[in-house]
Amino acid sequence: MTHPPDMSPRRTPRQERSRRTVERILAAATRVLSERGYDGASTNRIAEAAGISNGSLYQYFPNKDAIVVAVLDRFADRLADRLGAQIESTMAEPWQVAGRALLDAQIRLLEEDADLLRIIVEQIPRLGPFDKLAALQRRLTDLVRVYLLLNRDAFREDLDVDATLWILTETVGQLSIKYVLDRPPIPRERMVDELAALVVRYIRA
Amino acid sequence: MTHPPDMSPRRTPRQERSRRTVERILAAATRVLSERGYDGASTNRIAEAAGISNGSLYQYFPNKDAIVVAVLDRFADRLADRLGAQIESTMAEPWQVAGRALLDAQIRLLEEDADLLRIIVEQIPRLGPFDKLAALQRRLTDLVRVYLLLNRDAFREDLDVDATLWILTETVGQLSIKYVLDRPPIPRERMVDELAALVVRYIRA
Amino acid sequence: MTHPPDMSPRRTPRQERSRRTVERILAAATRVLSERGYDGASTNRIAEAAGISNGSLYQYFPNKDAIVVAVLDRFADRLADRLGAQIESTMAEPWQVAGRALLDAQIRLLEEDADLLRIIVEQIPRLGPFDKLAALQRRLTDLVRVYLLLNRDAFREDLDVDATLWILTETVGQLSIKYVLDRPPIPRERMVDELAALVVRYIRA
Amino acid sequence: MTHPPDMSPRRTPRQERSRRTVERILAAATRVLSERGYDGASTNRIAEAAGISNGSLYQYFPNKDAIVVAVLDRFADRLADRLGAQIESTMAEPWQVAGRALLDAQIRLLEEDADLLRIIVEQIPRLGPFDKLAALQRRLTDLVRVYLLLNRDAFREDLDVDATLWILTETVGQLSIKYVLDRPPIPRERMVDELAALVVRYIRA
DNA sequence: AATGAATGAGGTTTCATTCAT
DNA sequence: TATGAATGAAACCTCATTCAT
Repeated sequence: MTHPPDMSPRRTPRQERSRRTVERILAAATRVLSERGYDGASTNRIAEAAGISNGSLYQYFPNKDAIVVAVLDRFADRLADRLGAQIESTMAEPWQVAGRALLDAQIRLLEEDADLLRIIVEQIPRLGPFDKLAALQRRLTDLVRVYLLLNRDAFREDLDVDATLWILTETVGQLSIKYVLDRPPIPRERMVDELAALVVRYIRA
Repeated sequence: MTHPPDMSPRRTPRQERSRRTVERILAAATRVLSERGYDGASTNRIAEAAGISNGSLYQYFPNKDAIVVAVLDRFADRLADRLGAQIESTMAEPWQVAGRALLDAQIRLLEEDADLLRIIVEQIPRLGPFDKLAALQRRLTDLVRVYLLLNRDAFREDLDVDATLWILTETVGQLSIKYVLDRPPIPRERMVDELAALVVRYIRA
Repeated sequence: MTHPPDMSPRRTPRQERSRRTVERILAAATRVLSERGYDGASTNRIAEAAGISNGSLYQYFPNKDAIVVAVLDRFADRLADRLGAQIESTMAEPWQVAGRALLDAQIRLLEEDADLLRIIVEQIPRLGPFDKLAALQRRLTDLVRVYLLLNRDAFREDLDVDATLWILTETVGQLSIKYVLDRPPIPRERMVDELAALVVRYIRA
Repeated sequence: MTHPPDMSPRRTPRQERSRRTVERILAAATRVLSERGYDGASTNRIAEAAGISNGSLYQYFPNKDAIVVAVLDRFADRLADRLGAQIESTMAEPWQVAGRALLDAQIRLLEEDADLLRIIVEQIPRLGPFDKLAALQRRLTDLVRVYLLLNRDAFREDLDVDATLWILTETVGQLSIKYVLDRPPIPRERMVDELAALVVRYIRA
């Protein structure tokens, strides 16, 4: 029975210099991961790409997977921030408009980091639950839940809310990712329309 | 430009003993893969699990990936065979019935090999395209295409057939897999109903 | 068409410690090669003989053959340096004297590294052409060529210069090596005399 | 302290069938050695080339090196037989003529098996003394010794017979081999002439 | 704090040889 | 006697991690 390996950064960077070094490590790790995949991202290569010695990595992270987890967290944070901004900026619109905008934004954002996304989806061995991304998913789910409840009478009355929520979020999430990674010959405009149709037709009365 | 490494079995077993050994290797590899993932499935561990010596693996497979590919092929073949049988047995029914039965069968089959499925989904893309599973996907897609074309007047007239097909097959495929792997608190009956609703409502007029 | 594997040292040692380690690796490799031959010189044995870990070898050399090549290069460099010094120091003498001194020096030098020489002669051609030694051979050939041309009238007039050069250098080279490796019951003084006689009588008018 | 490994054929082939099998093994081993080198000549490949199962090799030879030794012996025997025939057929001629013919024959014979010769010289780790070839060398040496003694007055009187013999045989042997393997741009006729000149000038008064 | 040398377990693969049939 | 399946030691090499400076 072994302890689960420590995945938290080893020291909280207080000083400015340290924080910059952590930043460089994460940026380098992101680059190396995107370009060479999980197996190709050796600690030595990450250190080299970050312009520091391999030994120094271990000043900031207890082991390799902690670095990867930090990269994933950064990715999730960025996504959450930007989707959050999007939500805020269209919250006032009618829900069809807001939803469509959100779909569009999500796909655009994923496209920006398609290389890293591919590695995350295809190569990263599951390193325990991917907390930050799960949190984002929950946040979006809650948002949809609110819409569902607020507009209850616009929808099928036999709706099992939890089942529907799971199906909706997974459908939208998985399809967005697949779309970005597989690049089927469907223009993004059309894709967003279809996704919206899929969702709306599924839940409306 | 180098030859891609040989992935085909090294020797077609003639003797009964050989056939049994190959069986044991594949069974052991399936077990080890399911339990420890791709990286944890070292040739040593597979040999040990199969109760044979390390060197014997290489009597039958040219390298580790060839073993993994054989395991996947077996999985895909099994799936294709049983889905094929399912299709045949309900082809005569109305398409709503046949479709629902197919969804139900697919989820049941995936559930049977959930552990291996998890590895396939989460770790195997590193091996490049997984031909047999892609072929199965194409086969199912073709089936749906025929239904769409035969029943054109029952559906929305603005349907972009190719886009719709891509979305439908990916939705059903990804959601079935996610359902089996994440085990959300939705009974299978309900899940099948919802999936059917999702699909039918998306395409009908 | 694949790249030839990299044979150059992996890291130019900066620190004193590194330099010492490389020295120890090369010394150990020389020893192991001399005693156990190419096939017997496993990387593990070399590392053990050097008193370092297996992995450390690969900090400095990309693969086993690079180590062997480095050993050979060192041998050839040493030989070239010392023969060069010999040449310089007797260049002023009449050519018979200088030639005899060169022969004598060459045999002495080979005798010093007889064990390694045996491995080079008997097992190393597998590594492909041994550049540094070939360069030394060319250098000596050029030297002889100059003597031949300068003293043309002292020699047979039907001399085919290129054929003669090939025969002379190979004769002297092969016989010196054979003498050192087989240790026939001929004193070195005598051997040098006979070699000189062989050469002189062959080319003189 | 281990016994030197057994190098003699395991059973003396009495029956015709066995003898034929041994022949096939040796022919196959010669071919594989010539084409793929010592390291590439695995027992499996030799067995396959001989059209028998790998296990059967060990009915006839105790280990791999015994096979290689047998190949070398066959090569030496063949060379001895044919040089012997050459000697017999020109024994009656004056020695200059006979000697030249012998040189010519030797180079021709080596050229016929140049591929195998290259492997022997460059790759075969020394498997104990190469008895048969040594015997051939001794035989030729004896021949030359007789000539030297019989024609004593035609030669330098300060001749150290043993030293001279060693030098002569090695010179001729090594140069012939080098000539065949390196293919310098010297026609064989010329080469034979030069070799003869080298020898004759060396020993004559 | 930083460096980079050193470690050593573990990975995949080969192949001479043995053994059950 | 012949087969070919099975063996297992040993080869080369990588890389996350530790340690001396």
